[in-house]
Amino acid sequence: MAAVAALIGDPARANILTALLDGRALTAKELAFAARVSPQTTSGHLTKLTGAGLLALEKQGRHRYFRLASPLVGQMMEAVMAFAGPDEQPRSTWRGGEALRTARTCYDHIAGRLGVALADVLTERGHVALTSDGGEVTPSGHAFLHEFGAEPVPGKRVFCRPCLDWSERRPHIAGRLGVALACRCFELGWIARQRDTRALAITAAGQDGFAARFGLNVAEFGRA
Amino acid sequence: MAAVAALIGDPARANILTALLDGRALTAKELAFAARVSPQTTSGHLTKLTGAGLLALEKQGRHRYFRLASPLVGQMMEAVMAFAGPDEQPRSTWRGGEALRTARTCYDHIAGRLGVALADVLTERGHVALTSDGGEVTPSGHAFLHEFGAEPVPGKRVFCRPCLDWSERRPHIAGRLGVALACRCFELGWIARQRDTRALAITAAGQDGFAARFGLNVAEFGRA
DNA sequence: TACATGCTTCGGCCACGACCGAAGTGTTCT
DNA sequence: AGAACACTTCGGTCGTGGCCGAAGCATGTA
Repeated sequence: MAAVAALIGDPARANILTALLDGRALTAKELAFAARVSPQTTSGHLTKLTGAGLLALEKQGRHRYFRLASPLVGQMMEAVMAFAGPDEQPRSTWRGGEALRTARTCYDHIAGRLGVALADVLTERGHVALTSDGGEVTPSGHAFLHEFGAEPVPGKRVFCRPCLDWSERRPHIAGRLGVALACRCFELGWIARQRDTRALAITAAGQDGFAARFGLNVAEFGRA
Repeated sequence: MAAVAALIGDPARANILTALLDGRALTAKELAFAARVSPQTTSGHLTKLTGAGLLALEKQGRHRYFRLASPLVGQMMEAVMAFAGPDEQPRSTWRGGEALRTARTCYDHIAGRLGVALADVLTERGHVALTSDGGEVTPSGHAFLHEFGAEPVPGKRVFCRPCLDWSERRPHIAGRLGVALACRCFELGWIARQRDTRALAITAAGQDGFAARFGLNVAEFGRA
C-alpha cells in the first residue's frame, strides 16, 4: 500500500500517471515531456510503474506504448485528486488549466464544467437521480437516452456512478452511463480529443447539439 | 496531488492512517505504536499529516487525539488499498490478519467476510441490487430493513454504494445503507469493536442473530 | 552499410527526509 | 511542590532515491 502510494508520490511519476488518465496510450518520449524530466529518468520511472502493475506496456516497432493497467488505477488517482486537487503545472502562465476546467475526459467519461452541466440537466429533467453514493436512471431517462442514441450496454442494473470533480467539486456522471454519453458525443462529433492534453474541444456541431438537446450554452463555460 | 500521495507513501504514515481508518480517534502514543516508530518520529509525521489536512486534531487534557479529517481521506485510502492491498505487518506470525479478514470496520460500515456475506444474502433475496457502479434497494428490501430496524436516514434516494473489499476482492455494502446496517448490528450487540484493531468481534448473540435473520453460519468465517 | 531514432543501462552526484537521543514544554496526579 | 506522563523541538547521522551525462542496444530509414 505504502509502496504504491510512494510511486504516485513522486512528482515526475504523478505527471506520467496524470497524462495517462484519459485512457490513451503514450510513448516513453511523450511521457518524458509530460513528466518534465529526461528520457533516462523517465525510463526508470516507467520500469517501476509497470513493475508495480500500474502501467501496461505494448511494444510497437521501436515505440513502446504505455497505458494505465486497469480502471482501478484511474479510480485510485481520481480518489487522490478528489481530496488533493491536481498538481499545478508551473508552465509560463498556464492557460491550459482553463481549458481543462471547461471540458476534459476523466478516464472514460466527460468531466469539467461540461460534465457537471450534463449531470445537472439530466437531474433537473428527472432523467437520473444522483447522490453522493450512487445513482439511477428513471424510466423517462431510459427513453431519453434511447432516443439520443446513448443507450448503455445492457446487463447489470445500475448505470451511473457520481465521480467527484476536482475542479468543480461537484459530481458528474461516470460508470456505464458516463461511458455511453461520452461515446455518443464523440460519435456525433460534438467533442474531440486534442493532442497532449485531456482537455476536450467542443466543436461547432457540439455548440448547436448541446444547446438543442440539453439546453446548454456551452460558450458560457469558456468564460467565468 | 503528488504531495498527498507522498505523505501516504511513507510506511510509518501509512500505518498511522490505516490505524485511523475505522474512524476512531487515537492518541499520538497509540499511533506511535501502530506506526512502529518512536514518539518523536511520530510527532513529526502527525504534524505533516494534520498540516496537509489529512488528520484532524482534538486536544483533551494532556492527550492529543487524531482522527481522519474527512471521509474523503478514508475513501482515498480504500481506493489505494483496492488496488494495492494493505501493507503486510511483519509481526511475529501475525494472526490478526485472519481476524481482519473475518470481519472488520471499513470507516463506518462492515467489511471482510461478514460484510461480503451480508451483501450476498441481501442480493440473493432480492433486497438490494448491487453492481460495480452503484446499487439500489428494492421494495422488498425496504420492508426487510424496516422490520430489522436498520432503516437508513431518509432524504436522498440512493442508499448504498459497493465498496471493493481488499481481502475478498468482492464488493460489500457501504453508503448510507452500510452505515445503518452496521449501527443496527452494534445496537443489537451482534458485533463489537476491539482495542487496537479494526477487526470486529462477533458475539454469541451475533452468531444466533446472523443465523436467524440472514441465514449465515458465521462460525465458518473463522476457518478457511 | 551507414545513419537516425527510441529507449534503456550504467555510474556518480546530490539532496531530501526518516530516524532517534536528548532536552524542553505543558498537564495531571498525589 | 514534586513526580509522572504526554508530547514536541532540536540536532545530527545516515540511507534511499531522483536526477542527468555518456554509452549501449535495438529497430527502423537512406
